Amino acid sequence: MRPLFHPAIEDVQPAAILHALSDPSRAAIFAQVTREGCVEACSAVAALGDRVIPKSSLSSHIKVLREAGLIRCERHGIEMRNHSRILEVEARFPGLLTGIMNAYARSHGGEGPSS
Amino acid sequence: MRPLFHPAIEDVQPAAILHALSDPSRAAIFAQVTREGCVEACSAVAALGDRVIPKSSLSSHIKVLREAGLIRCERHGIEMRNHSRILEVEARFPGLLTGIMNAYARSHGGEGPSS
DNA sequence: CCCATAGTTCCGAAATCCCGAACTATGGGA
DNA sequence: TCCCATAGTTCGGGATTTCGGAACTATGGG
Repeated sequence: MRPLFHPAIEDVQPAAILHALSDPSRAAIFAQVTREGCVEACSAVAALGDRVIPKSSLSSHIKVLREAGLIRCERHGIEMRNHSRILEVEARFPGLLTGIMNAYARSHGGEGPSS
Repeated sequence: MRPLFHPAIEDVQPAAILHALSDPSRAAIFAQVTREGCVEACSAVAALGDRVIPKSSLSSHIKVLREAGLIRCERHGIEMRNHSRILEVEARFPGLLTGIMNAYARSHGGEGPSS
């Protein structure tokens, strides 16, 4: 297993980031990796709770996030550790990720229909 | 032709916005509509210059932008006028669209390979 | 009434996405 | 060393989405 491909920060494309985060599951995975600093993939599934993501889908979601430049993945023994590249990406595209993650947070929390 | 559907601002979803703008052609159309305040669709094609977008594709791109809540479309006589909903969307999701449009601007301008 | 312009719809081909099943990689034990 | 369990990846093919040419509809002049 040669090390996984990760784009250099200057090769990261906004279109790829938007595509990656336009899927709510991927956005949730990225949010969790960013919050917790470093998670391995299977626990991410568990933590997403109600969403049940088959592991083959999870694997490809993580690949999309990695190839978009949003996370960095490395193997430690038997498990994969994923950590967020949010600082690098924010340095290159100021406000992009914070805007996106705030928008998702707002749409989850702040728009409950009456109740 | 009954008036076209436009989502209420509180129904606009971040995922739909990211999906809409993850396509560079659509992002370019939205940027132009936002810059110029109001453009009709065919001139948008012309202005995008090198990209040649067939008109059926253009029509569906505009539909995606409209249904995502990014533009408002109304018919004036024979032509369609599109205007940006950027102010509404920014009020609901602060920083989202500015972050995205800045990122695209930066990736177009600021990373020319040597030359 | 007919025509030209501006967009939309239709539909088949191409590209993507989704996910179960099979496979590979790694680290224990026994 | 061999075998097993765990963690992820790859494969395959059905479902969904996208693309774009051709035909169609809507509107406003002659």
